[in-house]
Amino acid sequence: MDSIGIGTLAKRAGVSIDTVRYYERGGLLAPKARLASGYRRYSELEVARLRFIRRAQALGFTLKEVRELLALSKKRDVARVKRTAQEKLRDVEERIAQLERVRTGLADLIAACPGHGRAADCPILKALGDEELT
Amino acid sequence: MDSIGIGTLAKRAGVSIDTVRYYERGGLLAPKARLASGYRRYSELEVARLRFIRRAQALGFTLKEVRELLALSKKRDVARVKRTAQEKLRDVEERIAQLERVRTGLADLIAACPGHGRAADCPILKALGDEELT
DNA sequence: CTTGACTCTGGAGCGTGGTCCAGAGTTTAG
DNA sequence: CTAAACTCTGGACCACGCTCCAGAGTCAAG
Repeated sequence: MDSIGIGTLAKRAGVSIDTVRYYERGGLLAPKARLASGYRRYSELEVARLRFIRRAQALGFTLKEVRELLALSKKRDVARVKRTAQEKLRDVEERIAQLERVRTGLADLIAACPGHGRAADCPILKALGDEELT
Repeated sequence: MDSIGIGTLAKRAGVSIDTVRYYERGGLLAPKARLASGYRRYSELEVARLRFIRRAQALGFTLKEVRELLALSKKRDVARVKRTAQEKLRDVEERIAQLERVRTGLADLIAACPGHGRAADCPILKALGDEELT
């Protein structure tokens, strides 16, 4: 048989068995078949699918979005897959821009702080106590 | 009286009353005083503090991190404040770097996707399904 | 056949960041 | 004074993405 059990699947995709079952409950990944005993059996296809899920997650997609992505890929709707990826890219870019504003704010405060002396002279404390650490 | 109730505070900071109490449970924001009835009273200082919490959150800080930032301002230890701010800066820079890797991965995939045709031709699905690019 | 590894189900628990509710008491405007 | 609006506490509940557990059954090697 070219089918594998849940433990092997999990190991090959680098996730836990519990995670595989969790994904199944969420409609993300169904076993190819079940033995009479109820044991799940998977093929290479499911290994690839599970890795897909993990990679998509690493790119910032939520499981809900991954579910949508998988549905789209079943329909072979390439245009919508691309659009979804573009939306995700915009999300990521926005998060980067926000974080860069934080970085600038923090760096400015650090540069202006003597690191000693009275608290009143510390621009970091001033920014926290007053308003505008953005 | 120059003090305000929880409802006014919440409204002025754009959060719900429940959120204010939630922050209080988490040690982020205590009322200036309580009436004999137990009603919380706040001053302008708390309004500013609550707004600070929201801004920091909007910029990607968790409540735990916000709590640390606020604790810093109480300590009035300028050297320590500066050092912690520097650590925070490194955190932020690390997060930016991670997100930039995600952005590059997504952008490359989108650029390579024709946006039409068969699913087999879509590099987004292919790259996620196969291996590499994370 | 025995033993140890594996798998099953259902449900609880975790951390984050809240939201919502009941039932009671308080404050305030008319 | 009355009624509306406000606030109190404590605890339940939500979504997310897992993780862990018990207790029972199954599989594969020797």
